[in-house]
Amino acid sequence: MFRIGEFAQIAQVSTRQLRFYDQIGLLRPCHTDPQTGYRYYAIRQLPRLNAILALKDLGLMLDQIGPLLDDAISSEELRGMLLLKRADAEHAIRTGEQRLRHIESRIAQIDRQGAISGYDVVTKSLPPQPILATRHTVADLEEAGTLVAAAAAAGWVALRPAHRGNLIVVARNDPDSDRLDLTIGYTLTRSTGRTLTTQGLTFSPENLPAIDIAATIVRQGTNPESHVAFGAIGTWIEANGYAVAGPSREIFLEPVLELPGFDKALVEIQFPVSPA
Amino acid sequence: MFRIGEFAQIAQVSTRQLRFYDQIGLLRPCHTDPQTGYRYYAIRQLPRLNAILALKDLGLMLDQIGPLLDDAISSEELRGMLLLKRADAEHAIRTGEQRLRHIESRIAQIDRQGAISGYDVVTKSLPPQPILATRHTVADLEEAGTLVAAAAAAGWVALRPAHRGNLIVVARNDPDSDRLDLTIGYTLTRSTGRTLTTQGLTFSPENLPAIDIAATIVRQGTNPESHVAFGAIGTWIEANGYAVAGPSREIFLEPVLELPGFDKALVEIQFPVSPA
DNA sequence: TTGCTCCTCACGTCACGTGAGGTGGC
DNA sequence: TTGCTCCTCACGTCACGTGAGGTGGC
Repeated sequence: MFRIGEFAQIAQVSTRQLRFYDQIGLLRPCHTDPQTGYRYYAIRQLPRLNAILALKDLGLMLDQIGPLLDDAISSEELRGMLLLKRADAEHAIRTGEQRLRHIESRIAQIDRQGAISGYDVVTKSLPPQPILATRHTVADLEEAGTLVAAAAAAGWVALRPAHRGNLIVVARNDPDSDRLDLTIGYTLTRSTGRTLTTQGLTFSPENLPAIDIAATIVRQGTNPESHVAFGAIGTWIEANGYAVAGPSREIFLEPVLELPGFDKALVEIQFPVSPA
Repeated sequence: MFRIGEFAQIAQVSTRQLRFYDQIGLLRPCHTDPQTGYRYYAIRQLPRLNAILALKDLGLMLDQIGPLLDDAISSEELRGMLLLKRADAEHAIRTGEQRLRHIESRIAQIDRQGAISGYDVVTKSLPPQPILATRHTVADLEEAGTLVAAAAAAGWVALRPAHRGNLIVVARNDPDSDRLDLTIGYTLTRSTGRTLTTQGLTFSPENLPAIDIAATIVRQGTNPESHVAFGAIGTWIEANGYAVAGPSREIFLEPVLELPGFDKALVEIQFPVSPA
């Protein structure tokens, strides 16, 4: 018979741990002195403790281990539990690798810039989004700016405030030319099936698909600032082992009160991505 | 201005989380109605929330993130924190891979045997161990048994109980022959520098080195049982990506009262291992 | 008026670690 | 008698989740 300290030393666990296992009934000492409360363990209890430690190491929780050791669980059930645990473990590894890439890209960023970037990329999942929008191709960013301003203004007056959400711009690359393919419109708080023509622009309803993983960034301010933010998100996507998986979206979060003054607007850039 | 629910939806967090960040002062709502307690958030607070989420994702704790965002921390210090976090993340990945191998070897074991083995392998680290022992080579297991019984009995009577720990057998493979090289003796509770000869056997002091990682198993009972336990530990070592890194040890945990009746003894087998 | 949203407690999570304050055993 | 070990509370951990019980806003 060993006192708790000796037994703990043999098994390489803390005395607190043994007292805890006693308390929850997982490993009762062979004998407890009713006078002093001293716990006495037999060396024959070591296999049970080892079984507990081995199962704990597989990721099982203590309240699952008890029934398992007392044979209240078939090997078929144990197999099922282990398959779940395997999935958990695989997921944990993938999450850990992801986190490691995030950390390393941050370190590299500090080493490059000597400072902390003002931008923080966050991944989210996005639901399907109904919009009412007009689609055009433009030659360059200047033309794009003019078009966005015009479409934003036209939509702003033509759409009822109760239906109108945020200004949104979807940018597709046109593979056949070097022109930009832009879809400009407003998110809808209530779906509409109606096409609308105003100030020479035709707004059609469209349902943007859900995005499983979107890398997003919030930028604020002027257009020259914009491509810095795009650069930051692009670098992030590459450094973190993702690939772009669809057209990017820009959501103008703050209602733009003085059109076309986008200078103070807060814009969320969303890139659908998938693990490369 | 958004109420907490809307803001939570935009940022893909729970309202509880936003209330918690308010409570700990990490992200205070732009305005709180003193009458109702309603929290109102400005969309301009989204970048800060995103920064919080991004840093949390790197494994930083919330109380580290606050000072970081309020510029109370230099980029040099942040770099240091990230280097620590990188080490944590790498360690977590290795631990996770280790756990995955453990789980998979358990599943494979169930699939082979249809049941749960009575043996549980546990890894520990072992401190250096002073012993007093006699060393011989033997031809086969039968001769080994006879020698262990004789040496155990000789040591039992020759060593003072206050100094004598457990019976220990260290087995080395002799590469030049197929004979077994056995060191048989007792662990010492107090070091001794004395060599002792009794019943034709010479016991010399020796200090067994510490073992960083030992794969251990506790077996109970007869010698025929023994090689089942050896088989179990061998399979485990291979399945979990380890390699044997030294001679194995057997510690007879239960004082063997009736020599040479080892039948009821509890024995811990220890194999030093290293990641393969 | 009816839902819907918001509020503030306050307990629960998981497996112990870490004292505080006191006692048994050699 | 002096250390050493043991005992029982009881709080702390980390970032919220989950009700309970009650109220504001359209």
